[in-house]
Amino acid sequence: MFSKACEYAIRATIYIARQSMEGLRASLADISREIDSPIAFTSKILQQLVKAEIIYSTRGQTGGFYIESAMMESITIAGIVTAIDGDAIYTDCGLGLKECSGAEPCPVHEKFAEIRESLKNVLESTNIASLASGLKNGVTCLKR
Amino acid sequence: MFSKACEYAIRATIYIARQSMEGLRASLADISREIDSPIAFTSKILQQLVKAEIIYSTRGQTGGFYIESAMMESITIAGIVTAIDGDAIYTDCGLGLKECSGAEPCPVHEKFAEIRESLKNVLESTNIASLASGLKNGVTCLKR
DNA sequence: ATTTATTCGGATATTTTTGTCCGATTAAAA
DNA sequence: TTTTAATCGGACAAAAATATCCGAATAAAT
Repeated sequence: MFSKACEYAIRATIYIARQSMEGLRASLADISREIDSPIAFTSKILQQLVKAEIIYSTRGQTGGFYIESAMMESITIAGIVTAIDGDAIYTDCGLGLKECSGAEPCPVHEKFAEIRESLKNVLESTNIASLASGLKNGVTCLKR
Repeated sequence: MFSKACEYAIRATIYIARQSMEGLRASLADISREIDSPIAFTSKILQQLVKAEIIYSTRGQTGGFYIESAMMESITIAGIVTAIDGDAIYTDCGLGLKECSGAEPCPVHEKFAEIRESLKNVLESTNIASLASGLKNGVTCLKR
C-alpha cells in the first residue's frame, strides 16, 4: 500500500511523538533501533519529514528529533503519506490511466473512488497523538 | 495500490474478455495497442495469466489469447491481483511489521483491517464479464 | 580549545521493478 | 513443403526504490 520509506516514516513519527510526550528527544540511533529500520535510510526519511515540518530536529550533542506537543493532534497519517509518497494513492487511477475521470472512466473507476475515499477518511482522521498513546500503554508496538 | 504489471494484467484481461464475448481472439499486438502498454513487458504478464489459467492462449497463425465464456463471471479482479502481485495487499501489515496481528498489533492495525476488508470485498465481487460489458457499451475505456 | 555526539548532504551501491531483444516453438495458410 | 504469423522462454538493459558510506556542519560537554 505504502512505500517502505513511508512505512518507516509513519513508525518513526509515532515513536518520536511517544518520546516527545515525555519531553525527550529521539536520536536517529534510538529511532532506528526502536522501529527496527535501516539507520542510514531512516536518516534520509527523517530529513524529508523535517523539511515538511512534520517533525523538528536540533544538531549537536544532546540533539535529536522531536514534535511540538501542540502539533501532535494535527499531524495525521494522511499528512505523512503525502509528504513521503505524494498523493497518488488518493488521486491516481487504480488501473494506471492518466486521464481517468468521471467523464472518461476506467472500468473500475466508481468502485475504486469509494475505496480511496474511505481510505482517505481513515488516514485523515487518525492523528499521531492517539497512536503514540497506544504505544505508551503497551497496547501496540512498532517493530517485528 | 497495484504494481504496473498488475494494472496491465487487469486492463489486458478486460480487453481479452471483451473480444472473447464476440468470439474473437486477441493477439499480443492488439492487446498492447488497445491498452496502451509496452508490448514485450505485456507479453510476460500475459504468460503469467496463462499459467494461472485466468486466460488461455493458442500459438501459431490465427493464434492469440482468449477467455472461456463460461468463466467470465468467475474471474474477479481479486483473482488477477493475487496471480500477479500475490496477496500482500490483503494480508500484510500496513506499516510493514512481520508479526503484526490482533494479539500484537501495530498502531493502525484495526483501522487498516477495515480498509483491507472493504477493498477485498470490492475486488472479489467485481467480475470481468461486467467490466467487459461496460467497455463494449463505450461507457468505459482502457487507455489514456 | 578540544573532544564528543549529534544531524545534514552528497555520492555511491544494491535490489527490485519495469522494460527490451531475440531466437525457439507452434500451427495455419500459401 | 515452405512461408507466415503468432506465443513462449531466456538473457539482457534501464529505471526506480531501497540502502550504505563518509565527510561536513553543529552544538554541548570536557
